[in-house]
Amino acid sequence: MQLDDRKYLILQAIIDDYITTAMPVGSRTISRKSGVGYSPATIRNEMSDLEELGYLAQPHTSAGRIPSNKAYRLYVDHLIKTVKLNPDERERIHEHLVDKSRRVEGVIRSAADVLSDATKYTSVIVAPKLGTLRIKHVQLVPVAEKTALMIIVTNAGIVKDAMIRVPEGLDADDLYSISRVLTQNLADKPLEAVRQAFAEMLRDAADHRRLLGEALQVIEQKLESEDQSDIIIGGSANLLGYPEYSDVNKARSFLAVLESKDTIRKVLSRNGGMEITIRIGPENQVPALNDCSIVTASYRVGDHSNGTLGIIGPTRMNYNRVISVLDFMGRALSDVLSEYK
Amino acid sequence: MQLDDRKYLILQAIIDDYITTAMPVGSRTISRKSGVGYSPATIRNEMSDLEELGYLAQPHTSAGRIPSNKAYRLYVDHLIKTVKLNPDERERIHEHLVDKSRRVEGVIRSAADVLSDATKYTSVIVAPKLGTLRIKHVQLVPVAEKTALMIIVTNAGIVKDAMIRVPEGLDADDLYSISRVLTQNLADKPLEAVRQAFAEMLRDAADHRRLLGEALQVIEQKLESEDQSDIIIGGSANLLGYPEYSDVNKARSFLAVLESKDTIRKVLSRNGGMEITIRIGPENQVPALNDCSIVTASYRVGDHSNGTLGIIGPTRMNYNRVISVLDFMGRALSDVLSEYK
DNA sequence: CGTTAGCACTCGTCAGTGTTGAGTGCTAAC
DNA sequence: GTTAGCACTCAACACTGACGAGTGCTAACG
Repeated sequence: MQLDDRKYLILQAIIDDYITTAMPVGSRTISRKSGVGYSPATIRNEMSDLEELGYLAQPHTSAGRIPSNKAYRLYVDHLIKTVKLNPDERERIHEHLVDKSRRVEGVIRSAADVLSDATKYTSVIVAPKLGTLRIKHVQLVPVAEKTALMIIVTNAGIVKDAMIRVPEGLDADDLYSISRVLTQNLADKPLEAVRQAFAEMLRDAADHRRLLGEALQVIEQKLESEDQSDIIIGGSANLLGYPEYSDVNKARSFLAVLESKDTIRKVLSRNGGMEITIRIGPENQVPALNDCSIVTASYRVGDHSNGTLGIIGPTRMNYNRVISVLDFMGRALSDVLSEYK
Repeated sequence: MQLDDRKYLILQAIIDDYITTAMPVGSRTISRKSGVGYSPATIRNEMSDLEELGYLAQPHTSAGRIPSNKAYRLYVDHLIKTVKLNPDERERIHEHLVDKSRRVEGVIRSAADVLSDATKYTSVIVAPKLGTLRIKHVQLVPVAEKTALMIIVTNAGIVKDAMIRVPEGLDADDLYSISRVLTQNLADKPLEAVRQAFAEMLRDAADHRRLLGEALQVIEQKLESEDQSDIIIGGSANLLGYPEYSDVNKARSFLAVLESKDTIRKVLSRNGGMEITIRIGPENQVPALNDCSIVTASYRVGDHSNGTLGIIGPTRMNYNRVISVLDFMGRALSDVLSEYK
């Protein structure tokens, strides 16, 4: 059996209705809808077909139908008609972003808030991976006897820092000049080149071998590892407003997932370029999120490095709106952050 | 009517029981308890008295009694017998803290996790207020044409940074030497002295008046304002495990409060020195948290500046354990963080 | 032959009802 | 002063029947 136009129409109507009401939708409801000119009986026949094809499911006899994950997949692939955000909203979003743009992390945080606010779902933003950034400046600052704080500034204005041990007897001025050398040698180098540059430096400046060794180790670790603070979550309480989470246990396990940044990172794993990626239900690999959908987009900082922004919500999600918002937000974020470049 | 020893004993037994079960406790339950050698009937008479005195309440006739806020207050003030954490646990906590002690914010974050893990409630930690810290180092780093990143390192190893505009025509070396001057002039100065020092600098170096002006403004703002990232929350999902939050709406409003850092800050407002502060139910001023108790302690960094750590849970909270954990944690945190000094 | 009206059937929801058991307050006896 | 006994209260629970939303099937209609 194939899907003809009428089946598409009816399926779409069912999904649209279910997205807003979260209640199984019956034939009469669809029949009454404008744009569908058939009687409930006809609709019922079609619904029966759609169920056989795996697009609909019935929670129990004598209940209406609800869309299956397969239906959502079809919906986002073919049936969706992307709407543009209205100008007011665009304006508002942009304002919120630029407003606090003193600092990259601040921007990202408020972006998460705006996202979850605009969609009423939970938003997640992953900061650009350090490895894809370039070093702009390295600075050692003495904080204690044999301890210094190493500060790494990248081309996106993102700052990373770590404590390192330094040999005894180095005063602030020494660290100052070492920083200078480090910066000169590492500036604008991508990750691959850092190790190379260090090798050269080690040859030239044998007297600070231990310090440099530790510094290299810390830089590499920082560049590669992604640490917790790189993930920002907004509106985690939002999902509790939806009936699918009125069961406290479901809600709790959902929130527990949000607290484990590792899982979140896994879920948001790369999606190329500017496009929108949609994972419906079990399509994302985390069992605890199997009745969630995850929509992600990406944003750019500078030319290469990019981060991910996404929305997590029930499979019954307003895909239309979420896609619009994410798309717009991705661009806006890229704009704002690339100013620093 | 006065509280005699037997009333104390019974009240304590009731609270102990209610804390663990969350169910109204009846006379028979108490009577069976070891240490209480009276029949249910006697207990009933005493309970009746305690109710009249406002220490107990009955959800409805023919239900057991539950402790009132007044009872909890009495409990924490007089009846509590602080227990020491067992050595294993102390050891474990310390390990977790020291383990990741490369960076102040990392320590604080893992402290929050340990806290909520050890208590099964929600934990909140406020980083030391910047105003109480001393500046250790100031560094300007060029990031774009007319933009620089100003990095402020404090004596606790806490790093703050902000974008500032710089006059055209300043290259990295210029910023370098300005940073040097800034550091020399501001190092080890507390907040009050910063403005004064700036005034002097402005007199000496008239040519960079605008840059210095902006820098001062940013520093002052950073020192005074407390920004969102200063508050770390752990185990926000923990509370959902308790029956008092099995109502999704309650849970949601609780989580909403956690997301508004301003409210949290208000709730955790200062409590002098090392002591433990307990606010039961309406004693904290936030209506949304009126059926929560909040227990806070503080930790020190260096000599003056201190931060707050706290636990938020249902009024029916295991005060004994929470107090022990907070007390130990406050000390441990002070130890770990003061190493940087 | 596609569409629709009619009808019997299913099943979740809701209100009403009786039973059970935990717990109380009171009284009288120890 | 303490306790046993008893009548009373009331939430929780299971059961019931009425109701209604919704379905599938069949027969009639254009």
